[in-house]
Amino acid sequence: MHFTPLNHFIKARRDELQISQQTLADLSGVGLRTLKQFESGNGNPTIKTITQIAEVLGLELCLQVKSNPSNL
Amino acid sequence: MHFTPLNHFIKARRDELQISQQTLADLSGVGLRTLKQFESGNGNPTIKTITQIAEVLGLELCLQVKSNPSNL
DNA sequence: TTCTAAAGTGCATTTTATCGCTCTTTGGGT
DNA sequence: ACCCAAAGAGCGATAAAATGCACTTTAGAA
Repeated sequence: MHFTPLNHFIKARRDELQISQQTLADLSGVGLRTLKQFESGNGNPTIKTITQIAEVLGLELCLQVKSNPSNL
Repeated sequence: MHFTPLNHFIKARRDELQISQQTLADLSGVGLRTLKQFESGNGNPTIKTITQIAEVLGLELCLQVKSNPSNL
């Protein structure tokens, strides 16, 4: 189920803030294993899990009207 | 676990498009029960589930740098 | 090269999401 | 009031996510 661009966004942000997976796991309350799986592209996390992670990184999960793919 | 504004967004969009939960469930491949739970605020769906639902509604799940809550 | 921290992965267990079925509730319409 | 369609919710079974532990791999520094 690794069709998610979300994990890249999360990883990029984490790198940007120079936080290790371990630290992010601790701060977010999400298990290290879960975070590793998500970032590495494996897994299908729940909203809660992603929200917890995003929170620490100053990010938020949202829905947008899909921009037409053929125009980008 | 109903701290998600996402369900309101989904429901609003569905109402907008005048699609019933049943139809949305059918089109998205997500179980009716799951959709009901999500929209009613109960539940903690996976990314996959939300993505499937969003897809049908022409929506996409994304991450954003959190806008400062105190300014809004 | 060696050492070390960070990242990725297999395995087993616990927890929980998904799902269908059934029933109740709610809201329009006639 | 009576219908009927849509939505919400309880129950129970199955599938899958979350988690910890231990091991491997990778990357950077000394």
